[in-house]
Amino acid sequence: MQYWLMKSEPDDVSIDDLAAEPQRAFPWTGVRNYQARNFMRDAMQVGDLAFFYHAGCAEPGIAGICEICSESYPDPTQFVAVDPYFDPKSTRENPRWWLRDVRFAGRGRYLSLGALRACPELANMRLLARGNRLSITPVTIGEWVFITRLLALNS
DNA sequence: GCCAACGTTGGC
DNA sequence: GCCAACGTTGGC
Repeated sequence: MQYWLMKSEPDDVSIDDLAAEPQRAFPWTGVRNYQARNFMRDAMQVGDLAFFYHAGCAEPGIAGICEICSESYPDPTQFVAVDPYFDPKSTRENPRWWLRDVRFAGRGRYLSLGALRACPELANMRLLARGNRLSITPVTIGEWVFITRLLALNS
């Protein structure tokens, strides 16, 4: 069991979208970074939990929790010529980009980036590291427990 | 919209 | 394998 943090732009997919259809598996499309891809393709396991982070919005922060609910498979958007995530160098025989499905797993208080930065317990969190842009990052068990308490969730 | 930081590309 | 140029991320 491992823990993760996954960034999404809420204008694209938000925690509200997941919560509205809690049984639905949402494919995590659009990751075009090799490190993040490797986390999804190789490191994640079905049943892992992730903080669902809202990025690129007025108040970025942790909005809830989702569960990894599929094995990895090729991101279909890489093959679609009109898709913004189209990758002409990828082929169906040898896909570059892999993803997993996630589904809603809970939510609590909204924890803004500022609130997270204010916690000395999270000083070493990957999300908060200077210059971090990675859209998927591992979360330590200590960080997970601390933050879920802040969310006022049991998980 | 700005810009710092980072990742990728491609010439050499 | 180096590195300059370029593109992207994402907070502000």
